Amino acid sequence: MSRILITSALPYINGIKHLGNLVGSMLPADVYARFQRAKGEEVLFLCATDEHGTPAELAARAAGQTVEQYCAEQHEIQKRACAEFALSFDHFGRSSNPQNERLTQHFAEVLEKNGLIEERADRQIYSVDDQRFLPDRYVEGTCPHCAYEKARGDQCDNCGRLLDPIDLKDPYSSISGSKNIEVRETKHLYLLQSKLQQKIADWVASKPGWPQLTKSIAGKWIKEGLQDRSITRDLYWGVPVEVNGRPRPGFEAKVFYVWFDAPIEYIACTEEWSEAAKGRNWRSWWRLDEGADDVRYIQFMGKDNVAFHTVSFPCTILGSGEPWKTVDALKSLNWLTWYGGKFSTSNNRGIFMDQALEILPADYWRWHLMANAPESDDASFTLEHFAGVVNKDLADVLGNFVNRITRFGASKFGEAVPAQGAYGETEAKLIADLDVKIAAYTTALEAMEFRKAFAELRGIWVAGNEYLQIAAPWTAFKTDPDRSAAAVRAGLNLIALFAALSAPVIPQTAEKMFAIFGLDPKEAGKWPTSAQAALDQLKPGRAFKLPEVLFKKIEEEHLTEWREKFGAE
RNA sequence: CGCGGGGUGGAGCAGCCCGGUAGCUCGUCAGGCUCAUAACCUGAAGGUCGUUGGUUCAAAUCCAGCCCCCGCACCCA
Repeated sequence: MSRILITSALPYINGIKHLGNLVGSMLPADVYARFQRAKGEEVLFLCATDEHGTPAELAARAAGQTVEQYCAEQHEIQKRACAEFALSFDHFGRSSNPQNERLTQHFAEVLEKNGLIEERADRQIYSVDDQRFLPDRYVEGTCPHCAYEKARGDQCDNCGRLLDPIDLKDPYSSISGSKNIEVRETKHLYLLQSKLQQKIADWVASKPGWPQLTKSIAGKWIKEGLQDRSITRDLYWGVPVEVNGRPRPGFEAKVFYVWFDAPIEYIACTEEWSEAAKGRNWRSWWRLDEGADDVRYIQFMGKDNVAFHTVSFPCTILGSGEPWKTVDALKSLNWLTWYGGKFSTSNNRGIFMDQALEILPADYWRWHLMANAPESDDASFTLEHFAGVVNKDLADVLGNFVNRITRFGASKFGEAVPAQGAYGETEAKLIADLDVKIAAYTTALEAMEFRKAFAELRGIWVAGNEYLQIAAPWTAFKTDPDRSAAAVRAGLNLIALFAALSAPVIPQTAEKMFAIFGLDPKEAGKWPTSAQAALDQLKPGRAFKLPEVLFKKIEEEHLTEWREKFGAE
């Protein structure tokens, strides 16, 4: 048994996440965590809300709440949505918790001690009426190039040019609309990443087996040369900038930049988890000098996050000079698009986690998202494709398999596993076939190649249907009831096998499948290694209950309704 | 302009890294079966792999140019 630390990229606090966010990090991480647990590994699976920054402040204001209230509320909402999606976090933390505050300040302190932090002066736009410095995109004005009147401080949407907000004519705050704008000088702390160039390059080079996407993104940043970056912001909501427990002079109204403290929450979250129960030691997961050297650490994230996890966060950790655990394997996913366009939280485009569950149970979504995960390229989510996949894979192939064999068995031999008959050549071929397929499936999951893995799993389900077609217990029953009974016994055992194999991706359904036989998911859910053993798992005579239909089909009328509801084109 | 990803039968993808006459799922058509959620099983039709040129006995797979799509780049997250 080994120890595996798994983290998912932290969902930002401003509102419930859409399906693209879900499949980008949290869901694949969950599938992988469940798989590793089933194999008997000691898994610590963590996630948290990323709460600091301007958007949280603005969203809170829009909601008429203090940012503390807003975040507390949104955290609970996201936590519940994740639970309903059966995301099996061992802990779901908050980047605004004191553990993270302490740790963030600790890292800043040691980085400064190591000569990697310095103060620099910047000129930024200040909105007097908003009483705040404005991030570039919150400043609008007239474009100095094309005279477009609603150019943003970062870029003009009309002529496409990149802008410096200081160059805008007649600038105003897009938060309040106020034109009372000044350019003020302000001090910030800079993390001298340029000094860590070699260290990071060596570190990345020491990581073999990173996926193509990951390597190319990290390689690009390193090749271009690491830039020093500002790690503080003029904001209220964040980790205060302190020195020796007191506000740093000149930084009283500043906090650490959200991207500096957010990844540190991976560690702080472990501390939160550790404090939540006795006998847990977070340091043994993170400190190489306190036992973490046997930990395998795997991070899941969308491609937008890769640079931060391969370069920025490692700068923080390696720059500290302290023996912290760094990531071993990193799975990055591309975007899921909504009919080819962007899922958008701000424009409310696409389907969000809570809405999805109002329509269908989690497993429908989990299966479709994982079996069609955006691994090699961006993938387009459409309701039509979703319906097709659900109907075919879940209802017709798996659901119908469970239904047909239980109903046939019950009608001919009663609601118990028949004892008569012996397995023969047909079963031997099935077992040989399954062994190959299970091995391929396991390998793909281990490699985090999810599309491939679930194509294999689907193939395993199909093998069940093929077997029934060949064994044809309904025909055999007329001439050789014992043969028929053996086939039913094999078919029923396949249900338990399929449940164990499917549990990482469709856990709620797997539980229903185990429940047919009154099996304990913990015990029966152990990762199958031998098809032979699996087909003898259910003892003859064991009672079973006729299950409800596992998956309902999505009808055209549902689609029509949902297209309307979600504004699908 | 720069960077990253992509362009393979009607749709969605794999193959390309380690070149040898194209694979999977859906859809379509035909057949089988009748236990089952009009489901399952089998078979068939359909592509020469964006484009131009090059390397090679041989290229979807290597090289060069071009075209098109998506994303990123500052900021935000």
